[in-house]
Amino acid sequence: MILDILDKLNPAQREAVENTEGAVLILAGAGSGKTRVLTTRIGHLMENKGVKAENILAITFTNKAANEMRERVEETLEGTDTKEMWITTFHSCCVRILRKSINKIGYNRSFVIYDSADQVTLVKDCLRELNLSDKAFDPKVILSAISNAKDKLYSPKKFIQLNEGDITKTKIGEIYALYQDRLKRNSALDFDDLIMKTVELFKEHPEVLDFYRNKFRYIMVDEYQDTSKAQYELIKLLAKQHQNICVVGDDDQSIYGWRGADIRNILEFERDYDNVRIVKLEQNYRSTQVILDAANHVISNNIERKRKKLWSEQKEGQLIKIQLDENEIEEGDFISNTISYMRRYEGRDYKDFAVLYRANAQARSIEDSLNRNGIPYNIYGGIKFYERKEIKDIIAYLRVLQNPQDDISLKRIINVPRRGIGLRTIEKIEDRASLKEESLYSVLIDIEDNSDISRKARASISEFVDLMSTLRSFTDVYSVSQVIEKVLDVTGYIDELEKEKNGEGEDRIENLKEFISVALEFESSNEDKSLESFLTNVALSAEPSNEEEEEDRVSLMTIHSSKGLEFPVVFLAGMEEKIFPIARAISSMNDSEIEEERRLCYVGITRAKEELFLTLTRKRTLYGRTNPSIASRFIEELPEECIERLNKEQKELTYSKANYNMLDKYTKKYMNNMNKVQVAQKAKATIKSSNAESSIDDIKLGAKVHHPKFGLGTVVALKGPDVTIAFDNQGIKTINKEYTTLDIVK
DNA sequence: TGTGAAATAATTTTT
DNA sequence: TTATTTCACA
Repeated sequence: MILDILDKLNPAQREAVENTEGAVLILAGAGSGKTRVLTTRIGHLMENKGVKAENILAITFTNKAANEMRERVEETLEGTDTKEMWITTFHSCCVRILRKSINKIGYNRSFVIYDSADQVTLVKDCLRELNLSDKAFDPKVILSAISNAKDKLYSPKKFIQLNEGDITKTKIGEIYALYQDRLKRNSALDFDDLIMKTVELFKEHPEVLDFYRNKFRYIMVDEYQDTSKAQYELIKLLAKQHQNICVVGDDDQSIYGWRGADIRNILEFERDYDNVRIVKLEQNYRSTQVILDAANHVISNNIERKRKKLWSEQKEGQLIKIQLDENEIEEGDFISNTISYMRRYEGRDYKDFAVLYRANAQARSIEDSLNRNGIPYNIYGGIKFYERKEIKDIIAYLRVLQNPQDDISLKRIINVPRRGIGLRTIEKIEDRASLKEESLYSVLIDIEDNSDISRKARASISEFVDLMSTLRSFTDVYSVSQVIEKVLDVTGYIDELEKEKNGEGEDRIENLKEFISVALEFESSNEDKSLESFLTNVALSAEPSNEEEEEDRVSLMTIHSSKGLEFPVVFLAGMEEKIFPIARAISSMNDSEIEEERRLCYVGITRAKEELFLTLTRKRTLYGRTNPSIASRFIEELPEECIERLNKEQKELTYSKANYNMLDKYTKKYMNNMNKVQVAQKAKATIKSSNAESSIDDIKLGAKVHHPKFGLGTVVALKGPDVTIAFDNQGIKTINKEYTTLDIVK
């Protein structure tokens, strides 16, 4: 039956499927049937080429994509066993490898995985330890620097080396070093570590790499345009020998540059492997020709891309409609009314519609309108299930049970629910732990040695330790879901929530109940039912798998999260400069940011199968501020013959290409000056320059200054009214709201 | 230790 | 606008 399926493929698809040996790059345009190609390819490998399931590795980015692929492979192969096949995400693939061998590079095999909130806590701890204020060194900025470094496989040492002479970055490098050290001490890895440490393991232990090289004879990577340098390296290590590597992607749909995706991986694939065969999938099975023409035309404004042109055998289709409204409230009403009309008179269902926007904040006005008009909708994005406070608390309990070295989780729950272990006490425990280079938990166990902690606090701590060891004894006897129930019960967590009479407590209890059913579901569908396995599962998924989503509702989401989906009717809301493209991309000195916005626009347009509406407003209130709008440049980039303007006035808001360029220059200049002025004003409030020669403007990053008490130093950070100075002899200090006299040394 | 006012910052997001 | 975090004070 595989042959039947092969016959149904178009020539390009067939070429992609049948070229199983050597390196293949499949450039798969939006809606060109790439999942179908991948699944057929796997089927072809097994059925016609006699490749065994265990020799295949198929990597995707999301769990959803991985699950879908496995299902479709199973469908294609009609019952052939796919259990031994690794169809998985980068992260779970790495966890699986690391759980087996990470001890070889000095980590504990039962490591826990930290999410971004845990990372922030850990960075804050590191800053405290280094006596740096988190005002001068914004933990978020530090973390994104660390994450960037890890995506590029830079160790702390390498990072410091590369930034020699840059005093701020060197400092960040030191924080990075401590951060890595603390992760290790906590037996924890963050998401980026999962990839980086696997590469490290492969590089330092060739025997491990060899094992996987032999195992994974055929490698396929989906969404290749989203791979980071680290992921690229990982794949390259595995594929180097046999070179049976097939990557699928679309450079035009690369929209995750800001989180480490390196578009060069796909643009330069030919350089990395021998005799690369490139297959372009350009026939689109999703959208009408009008929509494809529009998408092609917009994306052709990008310079950095591989040429590709989508076409379709489908009919021309409806023109793209553009609607201008007075403000975002009327924009919402236009969308609501159009949906109601099309449902009433054109036989559409609610689920045929999607409203896409650039930023989540835009959803509110649309939601309000849908509510007013009684239109049912699902909104995607917002707080994730596993990010909820009560869920994180319970997970923290489970983590500590599984891995007592996890200080971050321990601190989270040591006083939750309140048991009289206050901040001061925790601080003392931490000091002692870092003095003895031990985990917090081991200090807790020997708490009686600690005479500087009050007897009352010590009693509470002993009680807590007893509680935890009781719970730990349960983990050997009970299943995960039962352990969770015990934790909720024994710690008094549920009691506490029940005391809260307001609705919030009830919601939380509901969520915890759902968490228990997640655990039950886990127990029934996994072979490894251990707590460790459950925690890994939870760490590697954002939402519990919810199968019940067939309701007839309109979908609301960001364009980012719409990638990979399709809808008969799509609204792209807020087609305005500074919204889409977003202000930061316009003011950025780097043109590539506008190109990424344009790719995002391309993704948005190509979600539509039949009809596409673009909406914009004359005035928009966002973040409490009302501003007059200018039509998005992406509207100007649409071919005139593809669009229908539902009102004429909007033309006035659309500029010519030259004018958009002028506007860009102006914006960039303005933003630049704004920053300067702000820094200067804020510095002025804090620091008086005693040197009449030097102006306030001189107090900027890298400026050499002299302080009457601390001597010579260099400005390493400016934030708000704080000026952080690295003194030559006194270490780093932040001068905060003091009226200090500083001399600027020229 | 807990509360409420005040300050502040606000793309995009999966793992 | 609003969600979050900080800070002063009881």
